Amino acid sequence: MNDATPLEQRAVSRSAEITRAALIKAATAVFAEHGYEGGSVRLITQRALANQAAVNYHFGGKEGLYREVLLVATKTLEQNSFLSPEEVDARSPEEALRLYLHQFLLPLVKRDRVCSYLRIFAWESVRPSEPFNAFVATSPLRIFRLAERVVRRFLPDDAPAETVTFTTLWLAQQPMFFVREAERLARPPFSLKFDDASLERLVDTLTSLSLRGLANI
Amino acid sequence: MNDATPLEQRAVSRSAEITRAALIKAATAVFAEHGYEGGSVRLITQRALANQAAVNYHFGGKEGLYREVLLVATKTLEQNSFLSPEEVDARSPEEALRLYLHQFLLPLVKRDRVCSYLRIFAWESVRPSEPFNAFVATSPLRIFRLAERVVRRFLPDDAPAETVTFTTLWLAQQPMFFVREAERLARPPFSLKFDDASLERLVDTLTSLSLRGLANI
DNA sequence: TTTCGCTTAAAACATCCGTTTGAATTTCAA
DNA sequence: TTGAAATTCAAACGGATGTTTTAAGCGAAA
Repeated sequence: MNDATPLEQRAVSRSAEITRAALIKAATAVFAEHGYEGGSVRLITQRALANQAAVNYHFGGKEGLYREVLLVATKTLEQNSFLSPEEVDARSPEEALRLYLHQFLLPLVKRDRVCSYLRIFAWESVRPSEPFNAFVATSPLRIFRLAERVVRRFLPDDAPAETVTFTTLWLAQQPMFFVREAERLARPPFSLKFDDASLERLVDTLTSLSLRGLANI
Repeated sequence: MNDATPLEQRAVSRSAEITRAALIKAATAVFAEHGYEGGSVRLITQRALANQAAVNYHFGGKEGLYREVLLVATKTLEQNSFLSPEEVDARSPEEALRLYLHQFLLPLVKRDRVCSYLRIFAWESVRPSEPFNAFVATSPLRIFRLAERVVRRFLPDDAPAETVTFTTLWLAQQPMFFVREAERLARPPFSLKFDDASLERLVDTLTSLSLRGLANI
């Protein structure tokens, strides 16, 4: 196994890298669709045009492959984010809030890998898998860190920690809901299809609601 | 099979009813814990102290049993609700909003069957199962109907349908998030344990946020 | 009491799962 | 070119799943 002997220099052939990459790509799609437990190695290797044993050979097993997917997912999400923690503090609270919502609602129209990554996290929010728990135990997810940063721009400095936590969670899950439920919302009775224009309207609505609430609509 | 011959009068012994009820009760717990696909017939029958074949005999299979659970769940949720659509219109918008949030955050402290039912719906919100889709295709879930009713108390009558939908979804999923994530939120780094007092504070916070938004905290 | 249909029971069925095996193949440095 | 390591492959393993089968147990009517 590759992972078991990282100390000595190993010759990694070109085709091996291709197989690894194909497995990760296929695993991302499969885990996004079926979750960790529901995503089978057979389906992954089938889509990657690879042998079943390749998962064990390259990643030490299904769990190792999933860890790799999570690693790529978080890294990509961090890089593709145009909203950094510093950016939050540099802008006005209103702008920061709007940018935050726009950032995490973007997958609604950009149906690419980023959407798959968020779908994996959506699965984990319902039934956290053991690999995922170990993964996020080290550092909290970016979306929560950013949400807390935005929230702190609004709350007074002496706000109770519990209030900060409630409010952060409240804000963090607002865009996650729409991304996770995108497929269901596209069907009746909601029938919400998102394009650039309707995304802007959704960002407007959520920004207004988060900012001034229902009473001031 | 019972379900296959509903027309003619059937003699149903006492133990048969007991087995049926035990299966539904056990299935509710198992499906709430593992979801539809992940909940196994063996585990259900084991907890119900019944034979595996009983599921096929009484319900025609796993899917039939799940349909029965969904039926009981929705009925119970309708009955145990102290907030009816008429109640929403009878109260002030602010009161209606607060009652709505309180209603659907109640499972945080009342860890009974109702909580299991909401957990099942939480599973379905990530990966809707075929039986569930067929089930809700007839009528939208109560929580959405109530949320829309509350939202309409705030929005002007000539508000665009899309805005109403956005706002309804925004409101509906706020309590669902906390109920679904209760177990995770109880662990670090959040460590939120809910009792009657903290539930009241959460209701207060969410009501305030939904009503007046972040800017007026 | 006998009989018949409803109900339960244990076992086996076919299929899927993640993983392991051991040989065949490919790769690359010597 | 050679040989050892890296990689792939088909097959099988042990276990879990939903379902079916076959037989036995049971209650009430004849």
